[in-house]
Formats: sequence, C-alpha cells, structure tokens
Amino acid sequence: MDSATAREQALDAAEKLFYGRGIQSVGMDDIRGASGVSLKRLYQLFPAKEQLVEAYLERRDVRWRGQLAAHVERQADPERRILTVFDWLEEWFGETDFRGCAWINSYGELGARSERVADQVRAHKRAFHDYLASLVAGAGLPETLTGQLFLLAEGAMVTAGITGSTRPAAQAREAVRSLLAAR
Amino acid sequence: MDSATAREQALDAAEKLFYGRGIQSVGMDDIRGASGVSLKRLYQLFPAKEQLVEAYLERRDVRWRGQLAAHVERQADPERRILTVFDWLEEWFGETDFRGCAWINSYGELGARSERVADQVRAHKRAFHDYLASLVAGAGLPETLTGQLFLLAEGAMVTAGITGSTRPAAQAREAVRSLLAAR
DNA sequence: ACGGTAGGAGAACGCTCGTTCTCAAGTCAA
DNA sequence: TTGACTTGAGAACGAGCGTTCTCCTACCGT
Repeated sequence: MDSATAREQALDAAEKLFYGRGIQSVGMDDIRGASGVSLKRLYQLFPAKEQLVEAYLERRDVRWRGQLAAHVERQADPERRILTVFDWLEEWFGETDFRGCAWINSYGELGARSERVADQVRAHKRAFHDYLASLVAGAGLPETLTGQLFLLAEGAMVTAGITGSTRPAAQAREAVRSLLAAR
Repeated sequence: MDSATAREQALDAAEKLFYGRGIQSVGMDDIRGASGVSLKRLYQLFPAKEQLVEAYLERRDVRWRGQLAAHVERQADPERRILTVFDWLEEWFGETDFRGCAWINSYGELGARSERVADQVRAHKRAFHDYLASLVAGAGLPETLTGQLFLLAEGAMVTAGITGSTRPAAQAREAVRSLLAAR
C-alpha cells in the first residue's frame, strides 16, 4: 500500500469515527483498526493526533462546500438558488449517519483547548457565510440578508443534530421565503 | 461547612470550569481545587463525575430560563416581548466569560457517548422552544413562527459562541422584525 | 480526659490512550 | 545469497484522570 492510499484510508476511517463518535472518544488504535493502516504508518503520515484531526476537518470542509455548491449550481434562477441551499441541508439531515455539523461539534469538544481547531471552525463558517453572501449578491438582494440566512442555516444544523429531525430545514426555508417576500 | 453549602460551592466551581474549558478537560481534582470541597466530600455529594455534570446542566437550565423569563416579563407588549428575547441574548453574548451555549457545547462533547447528557440537552432546547411558543401564542401570532424564532436564536447562540461577537443577536433580531412585519 | 466519628489532604490504584520501541518478516539491490 | 532497509504487529511506556484508600487531625458526647 503506497503512502497516498494509506493516507486516504486513514482519513476515511478518521472521518467516519470522529464524526460519528466524537473526536476525544476515538483513539489512534481505533483508527488503525478501522483503516488497516499500522500505527507506525499513521504516525509517519500524521505526527500527532491533532494533525489527523486537522486533516479530517480540512478534507471534510472541501467536500462539504463542494457538494453544496454543486447542488446549488443546478439551479439557474438566482433567488431559487438561495432556497436550494436549504433543500440540500434537508437532504443532508436525512442521511442515516447524520449527527449534526462536524464543525459545531468539534468546536464544542475542542474549541476551548485547541486554537488550531477553533481557527479551522471559524474559517469553515466564514467560508460558508461568504458563499451565502455571493448568492445574495448574485440575486441582487441586500447584503443584510446574508447574516440572517446564515443564522437560519446554523440554527437548522444545530437543531437537526440535537433532535435528529430533518424538519428544521423546512422551517428555515419557510423563514427564508418570508424574508425574501418581505423585500 | 455543611452539606448544602458544599454542594453549592462544588456546583459553582463545576459550572465555571465545565462551561469555560469544556467538561472532559476538567478533572475532579480541578473541581476540588476551585471549590475547596475535598474529593471525599465531592464523591459523597456526587457519586460519579457524570452526576456532577448532570447537576451542573440542570441548575444552569433553571437559572438560564429564569433569567430570560425575568427579562422578558419586564415588557408588557406581547410583540415586544418576542424581540426582547434577542435583546437578552445580546446582553448574554457580551458577558466576558461567554463561550457559547452550554448545552450545544455539551452535546458536541458528550452527546454521542452519554445518553443522559443528550436527553438533558434535548429537554433544555424543548423547554426553550416551548417558552418561545408561549410568547408567540400570547401575541396572537401563528404557531409556525415559533420554529423560525427558535432557529434564529439557536443560530445566533452558536455563531456568537464561535466568533465571540455579539452581532448575531442584532442580526437575528432584525430577521425577527421582518418576519413579524410580514404578517 | 477519652473513645468514636467525621472530615480533609493527598497518596495510591487501575484504566485509557497518545506515542514510541522491539523484533521479526519481507523487499530489493548488488 | 546477503545485507541494508522498510514495514507491520503489538508490547511497552508515561501521562492524565476517575475513583478509592490511608492516615491523621478535630470535634463530639459522656
């Protein structure tokens, strides 16, 4: 097994376990067991657990935002695009292994102790916020809407994570519809 | 020192440390050091750490909702009351030791491992949701508004916690104003 | 004064887990 | 074939921490 695939397998296992059970309750030995990558190899690729955590969050960030953007881009109408964000959230919330927002959860777990993780969470949220801002600008809507959409999306993510329901997505989408109509 | 005050001091220390640094990174010995309550006494009062965590979350829940209600009740106008919720959030976000919502953070940390903690978080959020529902009903507004207010409040809490800014409260309040005006 | 109880300080125990080490097996160039 | 190198399996190490235990001191009723 070459380095690149070992790295991918390690990250696949890390993502599944960290996201599903929390970061602190998953040991490096669990990662080894789930990935088939030996401890020695793991520590060659990621000299400490924290770096594996960072790599996990970063890879997931790229994928998460990529999938959202791919879904939204299927819509041509600029105003529809905004609503489609919440359709995508609803699909995500419905996945069987959905357990809330990985970054919000990581922040709750490690935000107070690891400045690197806290920075990554802030960067991810800023990127999501900026993406919403681009959709708002693309629809010719006032900037002030961006923060409101963002809060509704964040509230939906955290609530869906805690309750296990997909309903917050629909509620947020209805709120967005009202906000759009009010203009 | 009698049992009741030892219990209060233990809970005071637990709340300060658990909320400020996260639950898992605070040891029972830290609680002893901060409270002045000996380990023996601590384990008489709370036979295991998990029960101290539960007592911390429960006491904070009662206080948090009590303070919110006390603040809101100073407003007579039913519609103003709804907006006042977000004024109170803004004050809370501005406290120097504010570090996000204790329940959202606890859920991120322990939700996957402790069913008791997860239940307490869900109960707290349900109680907050029901309180908002009572305000909405008191103002004669449609029920569907409740979930939207709730999502805005949750989004504001989580965003203020991550960014350290009070701004999400004002943004959420503006969104609520729009939603109220749209009726 | 004195025996008994409670409480405190902190050592001790046992487990988990991040990280490193050992050792044997496999690989490849010469 | 040989010898240097890499790798994997898993033991070992060391720290942190939840929990319990030991021992000593202080206080209480008689």
